[in-house]
Amino acid sequence: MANATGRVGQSGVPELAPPAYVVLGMVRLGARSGYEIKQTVGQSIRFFWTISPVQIYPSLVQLEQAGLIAGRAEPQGKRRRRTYGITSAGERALQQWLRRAEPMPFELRDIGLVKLFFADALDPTEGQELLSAVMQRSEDRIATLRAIEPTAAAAEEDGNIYPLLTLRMGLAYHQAMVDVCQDFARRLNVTRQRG
Amino acid sequence: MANATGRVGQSGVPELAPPAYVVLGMVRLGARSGYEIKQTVGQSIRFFWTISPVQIYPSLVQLEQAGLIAGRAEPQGKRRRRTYGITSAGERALQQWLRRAEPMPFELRDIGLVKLFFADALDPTEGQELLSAVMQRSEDRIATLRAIEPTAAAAEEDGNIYPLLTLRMGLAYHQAMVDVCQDFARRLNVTRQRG
DNA sequence: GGTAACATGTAAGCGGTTACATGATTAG
DNA sequence: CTAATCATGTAACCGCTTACATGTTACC
Repeated sequence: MANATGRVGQSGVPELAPPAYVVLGMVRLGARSGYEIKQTVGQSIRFFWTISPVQIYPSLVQLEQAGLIAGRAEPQGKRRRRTYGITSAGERALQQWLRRAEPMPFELRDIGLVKLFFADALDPTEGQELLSAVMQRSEDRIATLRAIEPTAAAAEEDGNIYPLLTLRMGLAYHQAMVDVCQDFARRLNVTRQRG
Repeated sequence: MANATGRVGQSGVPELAPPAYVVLGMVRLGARSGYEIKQTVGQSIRFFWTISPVQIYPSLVQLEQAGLIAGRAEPQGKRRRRTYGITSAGERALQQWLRRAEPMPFELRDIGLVKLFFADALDPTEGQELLSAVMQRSEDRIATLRAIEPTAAAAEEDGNIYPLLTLRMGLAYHQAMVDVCQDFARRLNVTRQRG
């Protein structure tokens, strides 16, 4: 609500919506154009935050107008292209946002878990198939995350240690899911043998 | 897209949107009125799926028209109230949905992880504060989940074993987050002492 | 010479949330 | 007698996604 409405906070820093801060943060990490931001997001935060080109380009305009990033036309041949760098005001604005004590809700929207929650409506065998599907899903995600691990490790070499942390969190999350699934499947089998 | 548009699938079962199936599943688990569904959701799947009264009541109407639930007026005094029970057609429709092999995307939207991802923009101390905040958040969530564990355990006694599974997944998820945070914090301290 | 990738947008629609509205009943 | 809970909705809004549009450059 108090977002990107042209309002200005008490410190003189314009209030921006999360997408704008994401773009700002990505520019700081070295993503130069809107396109590069899109690519970088796809290799990093897309597992806990999504943003599409439709949000990126207006955000870049807004951030430049606010003086938080500085852009210049840098066409490659006849292909238009605008590149950006963060300003010192932008650094400060990003830091302020990061420091801001505000609720940080994690909103999970997982139809797989919903189905699993209702799985007692199925035959035991079918329930276990659903369990396998959910487990497989996490295993796939782990593979995807492992594939981008080198990128995060490279960022760490450059002094950005937190991208690797959030990646590890993703891995831990899905590993935990797999573990719980396996444990549950094992117990199901034991029960079946006894009963 | 192929959702609640009045269209009918090849098996004669009307295609419903996820919210309707959630309502259907909750009725099956014994939530009788729209209000009870809301309560039950708040005690169970709300950690990976949300649904508001605004979605629940129209879904109930739709499900009853489709013959998947049967409702009857059951006012308490002068307070109007409509209660529902699942029909055999409803059972079949729910099972079909659960069996349906369709993509099950887990969409996570976590501004906390986004902030943590960008935390290299902060001083080391401030970064660690952010880390603490994210960790605290998961610890709080663990406490909340523990509080509803008895409910899920009771459901298990009644033959519904999957609610407890999804609850354990939530616990495992957040415990994994806490573990990764603690490990990272420990390593940060080691680095600081050395450097 | 065609396909994939680079690069930046517009327009429409949808699912979902927020705010609001209404009224009855129970507990303190 | 007041607040919380029970119970069911309507109306407006909004962030985001999807589909579409457009042109360039690199690669096979």
